[in-house]
Amino acid sequence: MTIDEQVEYLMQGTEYGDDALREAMAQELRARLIEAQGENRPLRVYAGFDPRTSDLHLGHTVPMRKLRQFQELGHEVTFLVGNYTSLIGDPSDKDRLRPQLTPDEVEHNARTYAEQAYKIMDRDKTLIRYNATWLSKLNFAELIQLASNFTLQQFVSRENFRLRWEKGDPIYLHETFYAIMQGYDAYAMHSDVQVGGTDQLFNIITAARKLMTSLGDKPNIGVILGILPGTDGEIKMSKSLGNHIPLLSDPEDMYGKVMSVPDKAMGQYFRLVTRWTPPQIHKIESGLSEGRLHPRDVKMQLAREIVSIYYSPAQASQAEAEFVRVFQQGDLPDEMPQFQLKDGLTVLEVLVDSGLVSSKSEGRRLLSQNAVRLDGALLKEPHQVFPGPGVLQVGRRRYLRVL
RNA sequence: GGGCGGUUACCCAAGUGGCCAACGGGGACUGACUGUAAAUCAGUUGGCAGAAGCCUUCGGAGGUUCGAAUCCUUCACCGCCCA
Repeated sequence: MTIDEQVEYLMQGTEYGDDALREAMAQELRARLIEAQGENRPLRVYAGFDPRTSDLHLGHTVPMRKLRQFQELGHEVTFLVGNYTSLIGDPSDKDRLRPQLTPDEVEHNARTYAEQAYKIMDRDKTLIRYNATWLSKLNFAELIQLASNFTLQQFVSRENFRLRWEKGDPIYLHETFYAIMQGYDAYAMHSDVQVGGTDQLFNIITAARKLMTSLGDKPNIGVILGILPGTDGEIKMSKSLGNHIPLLSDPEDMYGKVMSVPDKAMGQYFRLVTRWTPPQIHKIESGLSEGRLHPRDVKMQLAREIVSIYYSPAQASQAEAEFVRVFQQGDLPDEMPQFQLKDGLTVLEVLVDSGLVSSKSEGRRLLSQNAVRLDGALLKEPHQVFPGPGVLQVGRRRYLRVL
């Protein structure tokens, strides 16, 4: 790739909320790439990961994907575990205070986190570092020195702090240290590029650049990635919102979840969680806008791509075949939970005992809403003795094989 | 440290002695439609019960009352103002 193509590739999916800033970062990246090439060295690139959970979903992979792209272009990539910062809890993407983690939790999460990251990143080319290495050595005087680079106004004017300020919610003093620590990370590693989400904009662009400059380093370039919406297509993907696609979903489930993402969010998915390059994406999008491509088919291609990344192309094709059969042709899924029928159980009891519904009341409701079928035939009576073995379906997605 | 206010179901939020399992909105679920998309329409959304009805719930504990989410005491957490 030419330098310009590289810049386009690396800037794919970025979002600065400000064209001038985006342009400035692209220019700097370009200049830094040329400079590094001249010095015959790779760029030092990193992203910090907050090991607060070990149950990753697609949204977590967005910065990893970007790091992967840097690796492809031969740069030096560091997966920085924020084991020290996790003790604080980053306030960036929350409108409320986050709980602090114990060192043990952090350690455990970090390990499983990195392991899952290798589904995307190149294991052999990834450095793993822990920011406690240098942060734990800072003393109070040094911290004050670092802190003197910032004003309270800078923090208070940040959106997430401002919202809390205006709502009258508490903003703890220690939360402001997060940005400083992150800035110090960038300095400690002398990084050329730092990758992160838009929620990291302040930490990366303001805090890190300022700190690095004041400590005599060249400021890092921020590659700020857009937010991956969840399956609702509206809000950031997050487990607590229930709109996430877990990395540990099985292929069929993962495929189906991607298919349920609204059309309008597809573009973000192309750019943030596929291996596709700018020209490929451009081709798809022009096809869509000119009506040459059906959104459904494009989304199927997307789902296949995503499942291929975490499993294999063969498993992705299988998941797709299953999807077509079950949802487009109305057939039964291959695999479904089984339930051993016992004599005398009523319809309601089977629903509850098998775990298909969570309470008898819910079961009654569903029965009265015409949501329960056995081998396609509607069941309506809760206390009717269960007719016999067959495939029990509740709603559109819940299936059970009754034996 | 002082004064005032808040804590309601998954979330936001009404309710200030009986008509409250608790208004409304969001979300979720179901049905129709469909491309497991969007939009739209209708319904459901504590548990048990065929029904009448019963049970548990409104930050925790205790109390007043025939009767409390609503009143009192106390504890916890939070916010605002003053210092």
